[in-house]
Amino acid sequence: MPGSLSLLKGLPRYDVFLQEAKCFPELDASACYTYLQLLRTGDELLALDEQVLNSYGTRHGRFNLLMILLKYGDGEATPAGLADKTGVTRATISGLLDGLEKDGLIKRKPDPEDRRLIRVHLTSAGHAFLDKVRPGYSRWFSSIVEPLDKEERRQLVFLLEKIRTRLSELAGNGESQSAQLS
Amino acid sequence: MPGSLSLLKGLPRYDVFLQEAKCFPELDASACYTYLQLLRTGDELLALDEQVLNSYGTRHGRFNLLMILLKYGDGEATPAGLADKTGVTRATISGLLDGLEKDGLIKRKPDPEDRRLIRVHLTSAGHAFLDKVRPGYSRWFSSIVEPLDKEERRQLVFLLEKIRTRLSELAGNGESQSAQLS
DNA sequence: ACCTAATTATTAGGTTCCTAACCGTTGTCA
DNA sequence: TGACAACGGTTAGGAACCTAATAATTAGGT
Repeated sequence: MPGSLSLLKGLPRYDVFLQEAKCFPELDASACYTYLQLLRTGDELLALDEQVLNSYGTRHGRFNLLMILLKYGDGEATPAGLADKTGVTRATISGLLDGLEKDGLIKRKPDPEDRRLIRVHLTSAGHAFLDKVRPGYSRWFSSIVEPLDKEERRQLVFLLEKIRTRLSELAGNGESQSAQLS
Repeated sequence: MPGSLSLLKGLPRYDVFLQEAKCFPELDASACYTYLQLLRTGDELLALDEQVLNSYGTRHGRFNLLMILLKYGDGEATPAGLADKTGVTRATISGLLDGLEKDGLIKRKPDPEDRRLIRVHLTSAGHAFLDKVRPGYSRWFSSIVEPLDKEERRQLVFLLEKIRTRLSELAGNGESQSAQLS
């Protein structure tokens, strides 16, 4: 029932930043341009992906959660485990599970052995929902990379892998180094 | 005063999806893998970028807004114009301006000629804030693309441009085509 | 001139995320 | 055994986004 969609008006978002490259004379313009292109592509892709999911009446968070539940054996999943896998906090998982349970896609059951634990089950409605969404979702994302040939895809994955490696190097000490300014 | 930061725990978010490639036998696994790599890189980059901004006590939305205000001549910016440039709704701009004004970084003044309009000004505190943040922010994003040499950056920009072109082709009719499932 | 339509900014209400604080349960170790 | 830390899930409150509705102002058409 969330219904249709916004028309994705918001894409000139980074144009200003791209012009801005020359405002950072202290560094290589190609670095600035590349970074901004990366950020912008990521942002647009995420936005459109979210929109596709919206057209199926779901969202990123919920869809991720359902997909991850699919990988678990039935009744193995706990909220804390889901938080780890999805990368959101346990509090967020609580909220997502509330929504999913209200819609009948999942069910919470207490663990018989450890009374702190909750076991999360995908209902048959949940399975049916995923079966309904996945074909279209597959088609959507294959259409995104369709303009790239096999070699280009290989290159892109390689380059992104390099960036991601860098990202994870910086993840741990991100604040300590960025806090030193000027 | 929002203070330090979260420690960016949440990056294994897409591992499950990547394993999932073989669950979509109906399509090319390289398409699936490339798409997921793209989504994941974008997501991680956005998350880390947000975290860097957090370490300066600001956020994506607010920082973008301030940077865009910097490009405007003083007193040319209106909320509606800012909404266009940033890609968020006017309602969101209202909220962001509320926060920024409360912190003394911008100021709203009525337009003398058209009483519907509000003119948004960067205060001297706003300028000072940007001057404080920009050097570190530049250093941050140049460190991200640093592992790529000049030719690799050129390639990456080229490939991302292809993706973005595709994205904008699909943006208009996203829902009509994705709504047909199976 | 006047009624209507378009435009501006804002508010109201909803969603998804966060952090922080809470409470109950389990494990540990004197 | 009994205090107490650690852990699991939830709740409360806040931020950034959205859509839809609102109030005030300007522009257009006859």
